[in-house]
Amino acid sequence: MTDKYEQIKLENQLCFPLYVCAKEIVRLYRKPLENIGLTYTQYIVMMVLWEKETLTEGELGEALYLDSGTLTPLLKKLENEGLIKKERLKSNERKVQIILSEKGREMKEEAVKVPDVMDGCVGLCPEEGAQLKKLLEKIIDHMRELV
Amino acid sequence: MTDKYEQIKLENQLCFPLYVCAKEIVRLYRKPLENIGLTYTQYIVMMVLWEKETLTEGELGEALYLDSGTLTPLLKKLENEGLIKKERLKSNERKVQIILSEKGREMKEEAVKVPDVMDGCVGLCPEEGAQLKKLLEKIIDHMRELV
DNA sequence: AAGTAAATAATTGTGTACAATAAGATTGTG
DNA sequence: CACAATCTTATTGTACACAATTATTTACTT
Repeated sequence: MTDKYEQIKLENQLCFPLYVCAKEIVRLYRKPLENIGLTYTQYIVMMVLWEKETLTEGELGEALYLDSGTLTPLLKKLENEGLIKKERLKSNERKVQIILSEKGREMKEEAVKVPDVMDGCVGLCPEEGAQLKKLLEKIIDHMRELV
Repeated sequence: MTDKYEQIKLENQLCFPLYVCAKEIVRLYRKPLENIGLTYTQYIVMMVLWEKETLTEGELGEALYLDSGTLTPLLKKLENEGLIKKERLKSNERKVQIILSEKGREMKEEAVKVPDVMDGCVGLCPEEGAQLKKLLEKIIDHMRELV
């Protein structure tokens, strides 16, 4: 029979490879993103803005699973860089509108090259990639229910 | 035809769900681990020690994909807690031997309960879990080649 | 044996992450 | 209207995570 310590062995954990994998991929993003002047977290913020142009800090946090403790200082940096603007919403002064600036929009042209550089570093075929993505999204959906 | 911005949309990224999934699962570990007095990173360090009893800081870093900048202060904390001991290796004074203490060994009895608490929060069936684990390990192996 | 290179851990600096709390605006209720 | 509850962002404190650098020890080379 299996001993009771079997499940706290590192090799039997699901979370550990998940943790390592995410960490190492984000680390590989570092160089190509450095070339355009972003960190990974800043990159995903910009990705949302390149698509939506504008949204509130709260909506951004919901989309990226980040709270104000992370977003507020990060958005301050992006604002200092001139990539975004922040404005209190006239209709509701509690909310802060995040707006893509012209400079931020221009950065999109540089950013389109990043996925090309990153392609291939994962080493999965498209089917495996799709499969992985589906499994991850299933976990995320399930965890969202737990709240 | 697909426009050139298609691949920098958040929803088409593989890294993003990976990043969110790892982050959120580690966050869910917080409470159960807090009960035994560990953070997630400290937990995986202890997991290695519960299995090996002793190894060098370098070997630990290799096993966990962590560098000295992360490990050195973390190990200092675990030492202050009395969970481990640190000793310069006699045969090679550059290396530091990390040794599980009696108190650290006792913690293992509490820790065996953690995976039970975490089970079910992922929401995948065993087959899907195994499949996911395999895909993640394939990526990790592939990235290791890149160095 | 001397001097250089390599290995190993520690330190420094920057940037997340998040829980807990605070501050300010808005909404709801008596 | 008063005022409590709620919403939203900002702040504080703790803990990673890693690149770059430093300090110390060991190995190598001549």
